[in-house]
Amino acid sequence: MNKPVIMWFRQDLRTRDHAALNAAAAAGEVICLYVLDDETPGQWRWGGASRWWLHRSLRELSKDLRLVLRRGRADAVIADVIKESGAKAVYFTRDYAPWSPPLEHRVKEICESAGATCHRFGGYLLHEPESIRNGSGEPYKVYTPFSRACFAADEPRLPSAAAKPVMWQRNVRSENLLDWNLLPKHLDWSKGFESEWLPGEEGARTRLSGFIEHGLSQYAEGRDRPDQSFTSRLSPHLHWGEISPAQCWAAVRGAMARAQGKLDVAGEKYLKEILWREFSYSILHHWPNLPEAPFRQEFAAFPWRNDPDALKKWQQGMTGYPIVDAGMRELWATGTMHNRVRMIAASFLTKDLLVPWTEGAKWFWDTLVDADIASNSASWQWVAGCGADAAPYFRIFNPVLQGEKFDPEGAYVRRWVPELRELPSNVIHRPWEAHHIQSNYPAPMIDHGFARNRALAALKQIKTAIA
DNA sequence: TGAAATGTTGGGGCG
DNA sequence: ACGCCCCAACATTTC
Repeated sequence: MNKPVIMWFRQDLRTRDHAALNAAAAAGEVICLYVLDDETPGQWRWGGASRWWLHRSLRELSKDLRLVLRRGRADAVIADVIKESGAKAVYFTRDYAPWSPPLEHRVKEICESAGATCHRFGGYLLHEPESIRNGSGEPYKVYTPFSRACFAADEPRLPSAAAKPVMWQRNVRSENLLDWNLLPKHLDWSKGFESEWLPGEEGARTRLSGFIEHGLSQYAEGRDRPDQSFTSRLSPHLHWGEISPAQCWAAVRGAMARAQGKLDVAGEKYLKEILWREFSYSILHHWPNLPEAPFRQEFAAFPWRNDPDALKKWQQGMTGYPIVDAGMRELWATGTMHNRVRMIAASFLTKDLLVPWTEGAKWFWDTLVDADIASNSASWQWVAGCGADAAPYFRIFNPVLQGEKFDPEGAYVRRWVPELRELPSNVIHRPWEAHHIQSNYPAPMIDHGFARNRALAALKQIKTAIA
C-alpha cells in the first residue's frame, strides 16, 4: 500500500519556489498540514493582526492545495498525523525563531521513532545564517560588512516553478478554519485591512510586479516619503512566505538588467533592504535572546521608565506630535506603518518617553501584519541604541523636523490625523503654533527639547561602557 | 537611515 | 570709499 508524505507548512504559504514542497511532491502523495501552535512560541504566539493575515493566507493556499488544519503543539500534532496516516516522511522549511531549533529537533526524533524520514529545507532566507561569516569565522555584528559578504557570495539561486503535488486521497481529520477564530470577534478593527491587503501567493506576486513597475524607479529617494507610495509593501508576504526573498531578488535583478543601468541605484537600494532582513535573521539565529534582552550588555543598566499612561498615549496616537500620531493611527487602521515613520515613532517611545523598547516591540507584534520576530526585535533594538550595529546613542529623532523633511506638505498627517486637516502646511507638524485654529488634538505630551536632554543624560549614565 | 551648538564666511545696509 | 555690524548660509564639532 502507498504511504503518504507529510508537508508541514509553516511560514512558507506558497507553491512556487518551494524546495520542501517540490521534494515532498517528488516523494509521494502529499498530506499538506498546517498546525496552529500557540504553545511552543510562548509569549510570541501570533498577535491579532498576524492572525487576521494567517486566516486569509490559509484560505488562499487552500484554493491550490488540500490543507489539513490542526491545532496544538506542532511536534505532538505531527506525531499524531504520522500515526493516523502511516506517513513515511515529513518535509518542512526551516525557521529561525528561538523556539524553532528545539522544535525541529523534536520533530526529527518523532520521525525517527515512528520509522519515518525527516527532511528539512532552507528557502526562507537567501543565505543560511551559518553560511555568512567574517574572516574569523564569526557571525557579523555590523550590517555593512555583512551586506558586502552577501553581495560577494554566490548569487541566490533562481526561483523554481510551482509545485504540483498529488494529494493523498484518504481522509485525514482536519479542523475548520473558521473555528480557529483568527478574525477579530467583537471589536472589528480589521475593516481597514481589507482594502489595504491581498494576503496569499497571488497577492504577493501582484504586489511584487506592481512594485517593479511603479515603485522601483523612484525607490532610492521615494522610500523615505510616507506621503507617497514607492515602497514595496512586500514585508507581510515575505514574513508568511507567500513569496520568497529569492523571487524578489531575481525579479529586481531582472528589472535592473532590462533597464540597462537606469535602475542600478534604486535596485541596489532595494536589495540592501532585503539584506537587512537577512541580517536580522543572522543576528537572531546566533543570539536567540534578542527578543527579550539588549544585545549590548551595558543597556541592562539603562534607566527605562515604567510609564503605562505614556505608553497608552503612544499606542493610541495621542502624543501631540503629528507624525508620530499619524503613524500609530495608520498602524491601528491598516496593520502597517511606513518604514520612516516606524523609526520616528520608535525613537519617540524609547528616547523621548524612555519606555522600554520591549513594550514597543510587543505592541508592534500585536498590531503589525508583518510582525516578524527577527526584524521586529532587531529593529527595535537598533532604534533604542542597544542593538547590533545600533544607531549611535546620540541619534535622537526630532519628530517636527522629521515630519517637515519627509512629509513636507503634511499630506500623510492629514490622512491619518483628521483633527489637523485644516492646518496650513507650514504649521502642520507643530500645531501648537497655530493658535487661531480650534481643534481637540492634544498638546504635546512632552517637550522634545527637554526629552532629548533627558535621554542624553540617561545614555551618559551607561556611556562609559558604550565608549 | 540625526540634531543642535558652535564656528566661519560673505554680502548688504549704513554711518 | 571705508569700516563696522548684522545675519543668512554654509561648515564643523559636539551631543
